[in-house]
Amino acid sequence: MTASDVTTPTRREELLRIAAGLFAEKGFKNTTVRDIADAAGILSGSLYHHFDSKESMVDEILSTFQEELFAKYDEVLDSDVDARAKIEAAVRLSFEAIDQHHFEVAIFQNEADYLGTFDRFGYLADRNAQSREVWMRLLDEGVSTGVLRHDLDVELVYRFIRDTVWVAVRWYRPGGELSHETVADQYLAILLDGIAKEERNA
Amino acid sequence: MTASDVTTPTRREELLRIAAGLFAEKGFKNTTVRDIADAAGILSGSLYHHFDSKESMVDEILSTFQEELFAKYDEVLDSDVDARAKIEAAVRLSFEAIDQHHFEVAIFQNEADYLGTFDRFGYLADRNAQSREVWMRLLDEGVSTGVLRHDLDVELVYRFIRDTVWVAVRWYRPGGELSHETVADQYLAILLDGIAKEERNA
DNA sequence: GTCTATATAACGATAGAC
DNA sequence: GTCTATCGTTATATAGAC
Repeated sequence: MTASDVTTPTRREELLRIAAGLFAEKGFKNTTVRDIADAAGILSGSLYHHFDSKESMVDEILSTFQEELFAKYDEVLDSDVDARAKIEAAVRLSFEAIDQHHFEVAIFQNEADYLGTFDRFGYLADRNAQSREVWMRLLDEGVSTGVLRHDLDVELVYRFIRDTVWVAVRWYRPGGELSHETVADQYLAILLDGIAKEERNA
Repeated sequence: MTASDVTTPTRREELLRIAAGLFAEKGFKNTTVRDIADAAGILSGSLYHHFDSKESMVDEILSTFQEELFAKYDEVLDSDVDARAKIEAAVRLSFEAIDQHHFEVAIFQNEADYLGTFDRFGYLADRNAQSREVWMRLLDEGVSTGVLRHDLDVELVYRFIRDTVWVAVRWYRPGGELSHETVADQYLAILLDGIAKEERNA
């Protein structure tokens, strides 16, 4: 990797970025190779000089992103802080990803179920299982060390966290009024302490 | 409406149900009229005796469902209980809809953005605005009557509630181990009181 | 790296017989 | 209410020239 890899994207990377934007906005099935070519200012046939197929494009977009994301989760897991701090870090990390890899998160959220039915996208299910492992470990550690309530179904808590964090990609807009840090702060306030005013009667 | 309307669905209703299941499972764009016809045991051309187009099918599925759903929200709004009880009722109502109108909720969740770009589906955006009105009124009432915290961004609280409730359609399975009441209980426990053990330092 | 031109398949939808 | 037959369009993808 040279300096130009960071500053000047290759034509391949440019095209992938254009495709990612369209996949995120209109959906994979709903985006034609002609749409991508039009947006890139070339003809549809020319795309096949760079990629095998439309599937190859979304494959490269998603696999690259997931590799990067899970490396960061592993850092959180290995960090030397208590369970609550790790949970906060994992949540903040996710909202940061929604900000900085908006297209990729949107595509994953909207298309993972459909794409997962094909063999070549089997890694999506693997990554899903891996993500569940990360969160369940964090939550179990939180309950056993006494920083989290013990009267909740941990599996359901995991699903609620996962869903609420990632589905924010539907309305969060990078560069908009709300920063991803603000959203993470508010979400953690709700998740950890609730919205009710009364002290809980546990 | 006669008794047979309840016990024996018309052929039209049968076909709509089959289409709804496919739209929910594979997506609207990804479901072909041939898929629907195959599942119904007829040929694709025969479908056009019952419906104008594929769009008409999903239109009828969604508009019928939304009409029913919003009538129930209005009942909650008009009920004579405090804000917290109304919020709980609205949440329970939503999980009940995920249980009893699973296909319709799934289609709405997955396809509303795309379908909303067409004129004939303009009512989807209207219903979305209407839903926001319902929730914002409930949350504002909760804050002003002192049953909810006042240090949170109400708009964000609304988004988190909306997202987390409806996105559960992705994993909730009617007739499975978890009842929709159980899911609602757990979700309300998290939403209202949080998952942390410590008393909040507000 | 892009263009011209086109193969090939799948799609939504229609017309008229039964 | 369904079938037979098919139209017109759009989609992904390919081959070879430039």
